[in-house]
Amino acid sequence: MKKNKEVTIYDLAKKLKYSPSTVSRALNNHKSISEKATREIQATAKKMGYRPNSLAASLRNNRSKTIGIMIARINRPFVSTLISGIENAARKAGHNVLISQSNDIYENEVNNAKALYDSRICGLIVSLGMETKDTKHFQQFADQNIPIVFVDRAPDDFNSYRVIIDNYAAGYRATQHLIDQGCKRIAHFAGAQHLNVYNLRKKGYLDALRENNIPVDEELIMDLKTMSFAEGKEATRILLERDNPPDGIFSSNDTAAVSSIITAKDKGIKIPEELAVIGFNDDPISSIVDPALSTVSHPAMKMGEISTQRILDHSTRNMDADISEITMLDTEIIVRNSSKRIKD
Amino acid sequence: MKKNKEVTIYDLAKKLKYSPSTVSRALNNHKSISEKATREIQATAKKMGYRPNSLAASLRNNRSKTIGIMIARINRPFVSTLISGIENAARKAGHNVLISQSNDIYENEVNNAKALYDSRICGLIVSLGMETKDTKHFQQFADQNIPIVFVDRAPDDFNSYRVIIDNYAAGYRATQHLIDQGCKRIAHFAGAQHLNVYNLRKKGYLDALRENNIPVDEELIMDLKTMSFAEGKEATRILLERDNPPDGIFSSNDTAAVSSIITAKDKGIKIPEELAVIGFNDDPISSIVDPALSTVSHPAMKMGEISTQRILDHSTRNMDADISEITMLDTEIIVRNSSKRIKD
DNA sequence: TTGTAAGCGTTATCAA
DNA sequence: TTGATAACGCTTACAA
Repeated sequence: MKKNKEVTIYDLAKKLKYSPSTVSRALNNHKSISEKATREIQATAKKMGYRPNSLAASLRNNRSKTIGIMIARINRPFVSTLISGIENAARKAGHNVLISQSNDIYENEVNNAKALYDSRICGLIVSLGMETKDTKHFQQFADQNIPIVFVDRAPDDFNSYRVIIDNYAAGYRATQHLIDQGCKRIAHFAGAQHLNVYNLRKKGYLDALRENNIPVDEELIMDLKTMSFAEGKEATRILLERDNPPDGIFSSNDTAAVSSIITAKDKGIKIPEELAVIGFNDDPISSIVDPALSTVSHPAMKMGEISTQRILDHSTRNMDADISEITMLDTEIIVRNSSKRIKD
Repeated sequence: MKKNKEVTIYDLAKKLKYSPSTVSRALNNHKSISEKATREIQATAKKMGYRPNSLAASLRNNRSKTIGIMIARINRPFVSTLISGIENAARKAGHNVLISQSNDIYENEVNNAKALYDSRICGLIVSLGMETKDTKHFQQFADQNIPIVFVDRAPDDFNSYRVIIDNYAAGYRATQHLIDQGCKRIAHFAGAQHLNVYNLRKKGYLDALRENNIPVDEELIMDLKTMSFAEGKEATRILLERDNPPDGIFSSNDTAAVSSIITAKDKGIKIPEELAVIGFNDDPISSIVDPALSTVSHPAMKMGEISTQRILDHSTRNMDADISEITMLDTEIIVRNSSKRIKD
């Protein structure tokens, strides 16, 4: 088991007859070091295969260049795009990214928070799991002035950065869109109501109905626990078997929306003529289903980039971690054939 | 900017009148420490809010508990599921996961390798980018006996662990399936041929044709650089405008396959009667497109878990890093309506 | 501009 | 069973 001993700044110092501090400074392009020494040291470092040990630097500086991510599941289109945005921005700034997923289990979320804390991350980006109802496990970061950015699924009882979309407005506009297409009985697939994202979309839906003088029919509001394909199918089945079925569905995610399109088509219902459907997220499946699903697009990549930026800025500006700063991004209603009754 | 000073083992030691070494051992459940001391120390640690600093431990041990991942893009269904599998297995073993993406740019891949090396990861899991044609940037890990696992897109000129599928067999069987459905002129969407995954699928395709005495028509082999939706569309258009169009397509990924279904349907071609299509990966879109796409399923989650296991085992068994060990996983042909001519 | 020395929080070795 | 001490590789006052 060969293993070449690693080159350290001490090795460089000995070789070049400089002190370790000079070597360290030269490697970090410190201005006090002569150009000649800097060149010489950097050249030798390269030649000898020196590689900085960021563990050591982080320990010494009491500050790592590592951003931690906590999400429920990595393999969801929105989430993986979000992570992609975070990673791109972090990498560009010379930071690393540690990921952790809870698989929607609260206990995992708590343990992951511990593990990331122990890794002395310099900032945390979180999108809450379905099960998360309290936030005490995030306090440890705030206590050490480690900035926390809640993205998308954010709590509102915790001071921190928030990068979110206007879920209320999006829900309102999605519903209004269906109304504009002539829908009179609009059903809603509502997600877990303790999560703001779902709760606000529902509020937007309700207000849009009210302001258009459409009576709210509680029977049309389907509470889906996980918004899965199977749940969407079941909800659609129930709705369509009613005496007075809906003529439109606003689903809080695309998975359930696509499921409803497929289920309804199967039962011979015409989309969008008899049932207009709009989803949420603009997942890849939404442009593949036939007819293509209208949806609300989430700027996932951008949300990731902005979240990273909040963390980087926080460190630079030396802010206090119990700041509360909300960044609200625009969503866009994407109209496709699943809801286009009025052709242009 | 309040910031509670963090509690260290020295603080615990002072408080309890033990030495730091005893505290350290107690926290690690070292057997030489009395039960009483261990209990007492762990209780006080909890009470005082002690949190281990894994940077310090890693530095001291010259060995971190962090697995690095290098992939091209996170937001692809196969990749994000792979990462999910890696993360689950790593977390269970008390390891962290650092991610890096190259966005299919070779230079980024090289820089990411450097960054992960500098973080002193204990193992590396890699799926190569489209542009990667050499592997010298991985040598630094082997030199330090840091195990490398190539997953899916693996080079064959580098000794390491490999967790792959039998692309040749999968290509062969996918093609055979189309032949079994009565296809006589089968086109192939081939990806970048310097990558084994695509190269072997094509070989399987060619051999299946030959062994069924079907002449290979070079005109039916479409070289797609990135296997994107747009490329799939264009390739389909070209094929269908030929005097002698294909009656089947084996696409090396689902994106291009789905694209071909949509494009062909648009031109009034009946799927699967006039054109049977099979893809590769079993991405979510493949079960949503109408007719649903037959495909070859990749055990992505499992590949991630196994890759992590290779790294963990390597450390435990104290192996030499220039080992060459291949794990080949089974794929499954999933027959859906896009190729089902013979109904059961 | 460069060097000395201390220290970041652990853990392993050796000794008691 | 416990303690003293050095070391992991780096950075930064402070001194020269």
